[in-house]
Amino acid sequence: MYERKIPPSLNCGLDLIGEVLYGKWKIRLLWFINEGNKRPSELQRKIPDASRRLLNMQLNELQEHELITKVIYPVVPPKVEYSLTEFGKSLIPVIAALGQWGDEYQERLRTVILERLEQVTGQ
Amino acid sequence: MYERKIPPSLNCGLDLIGEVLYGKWKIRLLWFINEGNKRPSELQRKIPDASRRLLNMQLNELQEHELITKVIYPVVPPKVEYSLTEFGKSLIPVIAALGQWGDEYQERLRTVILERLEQVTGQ
DNA sequence: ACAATATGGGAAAAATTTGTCCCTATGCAA
DNA sequence: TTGCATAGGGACAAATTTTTCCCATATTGT
Repeated sequence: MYERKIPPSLNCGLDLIGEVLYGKWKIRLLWFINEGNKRPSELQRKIPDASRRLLNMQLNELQEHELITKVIYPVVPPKVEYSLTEFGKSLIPVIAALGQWGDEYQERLRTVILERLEQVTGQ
Repeated sequence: MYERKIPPSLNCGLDLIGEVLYGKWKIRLLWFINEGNKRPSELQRKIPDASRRLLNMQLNELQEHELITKVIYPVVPPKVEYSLTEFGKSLIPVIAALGQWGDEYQERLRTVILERLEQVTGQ
């Protein structure tokens, strides 16, 4: 695990939520777990763009931040299930608000994002 | 400006909002601009941890994503003002929801974040 | 025997983001 | 004339995040 050289700022609510939600796939992990996709392999199938390694790392962090719990069944081949904690569930409406805004403006968003990319890339 | 080698995924609303909000200070920039802090120097004073350079870069991106507009007054010394577009204003309630959750659970958040840090750092 | 399943972590490389340093411009104040 | 305020960008360095590759476990099916 990478050890930060620069400490995070934890002043306001935005800093704090940022600290637990920042990470390429964390929001989606919470979302899919909430939808009932509990096993690591299911989550990996849901998020094929993510590397397996990173999903594991972010699941560990979510767990350390007490947003999810992990149950390991002592069977072979191994079976693992993640679930939201109550704390994690309290985040779902917030994530829903993010997704809703993104859905509502998806056309416009796609346009401005792609336009900027073209500008930077040079078409 | 850095040119991505790996294209972003723009599948769902969460991808899309992530694309425009990701960046260390973007959310705070939107927030402070909404509160009436329009000039770059004001914003820099509000966010002293951020480097001047990065604030400029992120303001540029917010502008390219049409969340803010920039007015340059042709005076000396230069004067610049940023404002939220209507599109940008529509994001404010979403950001408020994030901040609200962070405020509501700030004690618990501070605890779990610091505990994890100690674990990683080794006290 | 060998491959497939399911889960997870170490090590190092690659990608990306953020910070630092320096340079530009102009008018005003000490 | 030197220094401050205001604003912004290039070049490069440092920090951080993410990916890739490989190894390990133990059972079931071929």
